[in-house]
Amino acid sequence: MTQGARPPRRATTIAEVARAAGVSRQTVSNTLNAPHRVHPDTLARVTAAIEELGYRPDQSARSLRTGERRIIGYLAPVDDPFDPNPLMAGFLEALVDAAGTEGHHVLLVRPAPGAERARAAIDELVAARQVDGLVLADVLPDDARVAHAARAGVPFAAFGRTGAQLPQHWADIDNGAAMADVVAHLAARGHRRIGFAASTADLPWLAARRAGFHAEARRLGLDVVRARSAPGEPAVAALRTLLRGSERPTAVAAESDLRALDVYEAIRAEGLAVGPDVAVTGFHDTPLCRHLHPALTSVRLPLRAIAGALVRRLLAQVRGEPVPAAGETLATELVVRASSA
Amino acid sequence: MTQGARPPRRATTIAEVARAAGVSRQTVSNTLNAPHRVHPDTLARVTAAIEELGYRPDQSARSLRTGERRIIGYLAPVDDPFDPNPLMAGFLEALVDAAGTEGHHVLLVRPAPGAERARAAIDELVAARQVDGLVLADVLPDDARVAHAARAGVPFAAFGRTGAQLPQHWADIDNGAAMADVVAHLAARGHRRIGFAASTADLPWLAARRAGFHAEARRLGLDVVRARSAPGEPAVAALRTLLRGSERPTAVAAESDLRALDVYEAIRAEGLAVGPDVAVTGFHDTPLCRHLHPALTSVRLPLRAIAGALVRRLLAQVRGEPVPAAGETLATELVVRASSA
DNA sequence: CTGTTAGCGCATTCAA
DNA sequence: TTGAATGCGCTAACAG
Repeated sequence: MTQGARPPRRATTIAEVARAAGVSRQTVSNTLNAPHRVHPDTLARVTAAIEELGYRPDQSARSLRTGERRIIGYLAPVDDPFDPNPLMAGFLEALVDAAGTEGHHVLLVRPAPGAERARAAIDELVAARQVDGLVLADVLPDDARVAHAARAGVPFAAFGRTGAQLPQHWADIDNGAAMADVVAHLAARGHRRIGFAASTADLPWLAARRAGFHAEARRLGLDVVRARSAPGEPAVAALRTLLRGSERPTAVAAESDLRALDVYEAIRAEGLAVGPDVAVTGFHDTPLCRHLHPALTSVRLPLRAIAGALVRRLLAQVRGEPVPAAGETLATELVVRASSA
Repeated sequence: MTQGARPPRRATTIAEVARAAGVSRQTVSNTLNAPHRVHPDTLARVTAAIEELGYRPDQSARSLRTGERRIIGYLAPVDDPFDPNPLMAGFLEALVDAAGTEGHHVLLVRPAPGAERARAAIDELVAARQVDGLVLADVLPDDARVAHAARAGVPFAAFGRTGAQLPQHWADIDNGAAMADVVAHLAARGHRRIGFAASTADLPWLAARRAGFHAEARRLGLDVVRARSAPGEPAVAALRTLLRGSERPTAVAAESDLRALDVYEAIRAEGLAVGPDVAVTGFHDTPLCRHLHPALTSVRLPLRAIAGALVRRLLAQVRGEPVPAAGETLATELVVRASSA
């Protein structure tokens, strides 16, 4: 048993509305795009007809005429499925909402891996005029996507800092300051010897967190206990070594929530209690934090504010409005839970 | 210091390509849309010109002419940020890839909460002709979105089963069979007394998992240990009660990976070891599973296959091709890890 | 096999 | 304030 598609009900056009309201097509157009130029009575009549017929301008026709697509392209980073970017889901939601507020939709683009494919994807979008601009996430200082978007003349805004020589259409958090908040929080709780659970990944945001951690610890005169992990040693084993030393830290800050899982495990394996014996903090404030036992203190990212800033900057460019030449840094929030209370 | 938008480089049009190649616009169009109708020599010349000028058809113009938008709308479920749908991110990636294979992009739509708003969002998309069809996720048997999409005549495909009285354009996993796999796996490992960690949420997929669990346990003659949790009692407390009983289960299946975290905690709190003392399994195979200690056995969903099936069914409708009237059920895969090995 | 004509639905001229 | 004409870029029909 099969069934074909339903007959595509022809949608109402501006002409039908005009006829129904007894006006010209132009007046209908004005009713929608320049209501102040229409006589109140006419306006009411036309509005009623629009409502009645469920008329909405065909976005393709409108785009063809105006050049506005009312769509923002989101160039998604290609995630490692084993260590997904925890921002992806939450940031996307925030982005969709922020765009929606401005009457725009979000189009998802996921180029195949490689800078070349990313460039091709951008060229496709631009040449086919499918989007008004781009939002880029996980931007590196020397990002091929940013360079190419700038060269191609596509308006864009980036989550993450671009290099000094590139256009400064970005918004980001201050990773160093966020980590300093964590250290200050631990110091205020009386911790004097603290450790840091980091990966070896060479990413700018992780480097900034490490730097912020060490700078603030130094400023506050705290002892930083360093893990001496053998090359290739599993993360948990290295952390256990850290905890077994004669100068065991009373708190460990992790560079991410997922890494905090390793810290939890190491602490338990050493027969200690997370919280009372060793405080732990994470980064990202993923939903996981609330589900852990004890619940994990973490750094919450202002995803809605970031998305809002990016959309604002992007659309300002699209509309030819002046855009601040410098990037924008937004404040994080430390969410204290039982793991460090 | 401010800077305006870059001058929007006028994109190449079909006329420019035609002039460059010394042919008519129509021949350029044919080169792209019906190459077999063009003489090989001409084809080569036109293709070269297209390449040279970086020409891509303006999608708005093409859409206006053909009615094809080459965009699929994804009506995202509105997630509870505290308990996010773990499918969201992974499924979206799979959907974008599947759509891309068919030359389509994915447009994200996130209506405000409430059936009324979802209906309005669908009407907007349809009236503005922004998408060729819809993919709906987290579909309930009696889903307002499905009913409305069907009524509005928009082609759609749903991740999740629709009610029998609704059009059967869906793909889904067999939650009951997946859970039966889990039980069979535990039985094969020698477990004879098993428990189930469930929420009280009344969602069809969860109900199916519960039913599958009990049916298979009965079939294999296993003892099912039920938790007798007081109303309002925290999940972990209830699980500890379960583990403290005289007939302690040697394995506990959780309805989701996040819930397995509670099981882990309860087992540890009772001084037992996850794995050796009590085996644990999850559901969804989120990235979390690999990061837990011990790593969590879980049910992997065939997200790419589901996305592929949905896109195929959706585009078949769009193109007026026959579509199987029944839904499609895809097989899950049990990923065995240390928590139950 | 290739060129010409026409019109998709809209917003922006210009004219009344 | 309203109406009539024009063309955005493309492809489907038809003509050559």
